[in-house]
Amino acid sequence: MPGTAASRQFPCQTCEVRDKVICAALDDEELRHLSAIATAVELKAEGVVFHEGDDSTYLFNVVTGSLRLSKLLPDGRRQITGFLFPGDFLGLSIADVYAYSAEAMTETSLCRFSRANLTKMLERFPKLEHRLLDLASNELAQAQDHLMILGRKTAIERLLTILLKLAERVGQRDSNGMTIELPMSRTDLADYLGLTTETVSRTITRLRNEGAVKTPNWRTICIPKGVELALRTGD
Amino acid sequence: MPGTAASRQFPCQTCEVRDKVICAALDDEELRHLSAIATAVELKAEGVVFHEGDDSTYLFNVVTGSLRLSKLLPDGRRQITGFLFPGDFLGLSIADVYAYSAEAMTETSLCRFSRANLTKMLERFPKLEHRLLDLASNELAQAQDHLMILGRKTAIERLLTILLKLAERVGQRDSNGMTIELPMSRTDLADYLGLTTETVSRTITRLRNEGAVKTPNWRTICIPKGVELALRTGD
DNA sequence: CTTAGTCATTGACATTAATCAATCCAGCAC
DNA sequence: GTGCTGGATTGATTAATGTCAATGACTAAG
Repeated sequence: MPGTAASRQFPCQTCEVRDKVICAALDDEELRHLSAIATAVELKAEGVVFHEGDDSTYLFNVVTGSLRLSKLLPDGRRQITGFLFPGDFLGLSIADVYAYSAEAMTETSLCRFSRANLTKMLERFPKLEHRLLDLASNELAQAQDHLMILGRKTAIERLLTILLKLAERVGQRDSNGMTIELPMSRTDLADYLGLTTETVSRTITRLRNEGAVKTPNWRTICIPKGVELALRTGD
Repeated sequence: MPGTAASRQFPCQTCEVRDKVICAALDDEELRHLSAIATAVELKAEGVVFHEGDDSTYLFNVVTGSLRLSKLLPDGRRQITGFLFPGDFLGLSIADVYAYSAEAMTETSLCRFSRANLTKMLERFPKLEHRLLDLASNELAQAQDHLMILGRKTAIERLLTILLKLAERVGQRDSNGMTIELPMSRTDLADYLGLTTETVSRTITRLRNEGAVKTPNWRTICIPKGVELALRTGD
């Protein structure tokens, strides 16, 4: 019965990522408490969430859009440690400063919690802490795959690996195969893959020439059906 | 009063890593319960704890010794994702199979828990889950540093980075500086650093010629006091 | 419509690290 | 001690990727 106190909707109930991130661990009643400490944050493309070394005051759910996480060496060399999409969690860290920077690649909306408030919620709802541990384990497994990419794969293998991964996260499947709208620049790809933009560009050209991908424009990459299958089963 | 039930010692109380790993989160009384589900495991050098892809039935504390964690590509290329030492935790994973192999580099003793039993303990002692989350966050931060090594550092920077890190974990400080007894082979170092054994060897030779390290024998590396300081402040 | 700016692509060349092939050396069996 | 064995080291060469420079393509402003 809409309008009664018991059934009144609160923002989280209708959130796109209600059943993802940390919210998935809670029922509607519990979520109401989480909702009370959450703040919506909107970012334009290239907007900064936080910088490496900032006090880690907040944690975030990614609701819409896309982010890149990166670390810098003193001389400016950059390593992107991850790309984030709706349903990802941002800010897991025991340290009191962020170990990396987080920037929006496209228009992005986040759900923000103060560390202090979230810590209280964790004490109240152990399920929430359990969920965070799951998320952390996942991130760890992803990081290990990323280590394999950077340490032991060739340029072409690196590209194919991330294309397949992006296909899973942001790919649109149709009868011809998979279409990926890249939210990131060639430089971002390069800094994720441990390559230069030139090598990324040349490698994409090579994949196109070999018929492994089509590139209607530079943000869009299509992987034909047959190719995708061949790649997933290991060439 | 030794001998009374209340004061009788149980193994964990006198454990070398009592105040590390997950045990640090518990008081003596709670630790007694954890003790009840723990099994000691001894491994010789090169002994296998588990293989990538095995059912992830157990989790471990490292009590003494040293381990390497590694992943393989189908063609045999190997990436070592981490080295473990006393006080480290092994097996964090949400998946039902291990994402990497774990092997002893030296004689090693572990403290083993079945996942099922440990899960029960987590429900009983939320502190324990909190501790696991801290450990996972730490691992994540380490993995991100490792990504920077592999993606953006030169061979010589990679070597120096890991030498300093090993110095922190297994280094002996004396008046001349830091001495590191390497538990791993050149091949292990190479597979951690994303290089070949030849490049590792040549790079160590180069460091020796430049006076940055001394190598009394191939397992031992000394970093003179002045050099260590210079390195930590960033060359 | 033109122009400026940004990013992607391509080309020529340099460099780093990998590969392939000998030694070298310490530890161990005999 | 002598010879064997398995890393480690060194050398010569190659291949992959980086660097530097030019060109091309799209977008947005005027």
